[in-house]
Amino acid sequence: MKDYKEILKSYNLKATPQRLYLIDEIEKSGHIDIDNLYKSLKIVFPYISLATVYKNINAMIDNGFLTEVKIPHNKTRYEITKNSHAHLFCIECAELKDIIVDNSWLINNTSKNSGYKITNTLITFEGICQACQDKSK
Amino acid sequence: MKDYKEILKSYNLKATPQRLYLIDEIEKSGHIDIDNLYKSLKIVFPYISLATVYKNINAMIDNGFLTEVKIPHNKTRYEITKNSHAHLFCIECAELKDIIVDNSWLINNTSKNSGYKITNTLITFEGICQACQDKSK
DNA sequence: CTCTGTGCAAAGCGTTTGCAAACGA
DNA sequence: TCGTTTGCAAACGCTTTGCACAGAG
Repeated sequence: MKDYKEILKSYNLKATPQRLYLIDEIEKSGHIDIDNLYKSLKIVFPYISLATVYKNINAMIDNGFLTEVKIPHNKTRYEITKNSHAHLFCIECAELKDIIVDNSWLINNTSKNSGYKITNTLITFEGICQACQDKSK
Repeated sequence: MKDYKEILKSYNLKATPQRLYLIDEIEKSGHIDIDNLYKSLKIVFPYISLATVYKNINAMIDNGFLTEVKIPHNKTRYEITKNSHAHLFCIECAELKDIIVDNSWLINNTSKNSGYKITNTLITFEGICQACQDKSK
């Protein structure tokens, strides 16, 4: 487990063991939903409350350390805020992966055409992952 | 109000007045959330139930006539299913607009790099619309 | 020592379900 | 007439809140 104490301190959050493991779980999984996060934390903290998980997630979303990832017809997941990247979502196994795409052209073009001052771009590709394609052969 | 009876018939849904107005409202607004849809329908059908709105929305999502649009930190909205397009979301006034972008390059590139068979691409630009930029001057 | 965070229970919201009556085809 | 849809009420699931105690700094 990495040392996340400094990170928490920089966000003015106390470094409780629950929080350290919570961050570790999100980091390890890449993207995780509340239920799986709660389940993982229960192994280490049998008496942890779901409310605690929500409170911590929300505190870390509010200060920008975590990002909420909404997927159509699927559970919301959370990831550690990273530089701009797109998501690949498998509609069969629900796997969610990061992928780096060059969207600068897209952004320039869209700002020009719309007059919007664009601050963030969310791209999700839905499809069938390699493993699920192989399975159905 | 357009004639949506044929549309409903083609989806094996009965053309009730509630449904005809519901479709009309979504068409007029472009994108609408449940609460505003319910409010609009209440004007014409004072006794309409929120459950009816949900049931109809869900029936039309299931058969593909409507599409759910999820926006981070905001209410889910519904739109009539159209050809591939991106969304522009204003983080100040919450306006949601369609915009046509050419994403063929993006899709080709991503399929090649990931091995995914991509079936759908969701793009949302977050930013500040022209009107809100002007306001804060 | 102080203030924040935790766990528990209850409340709050948005959404879904079951059912009898009304309605569309 | 028959099967679908409506409106109502209750149930459901996810998320938030209030509070007393525990723990971090």
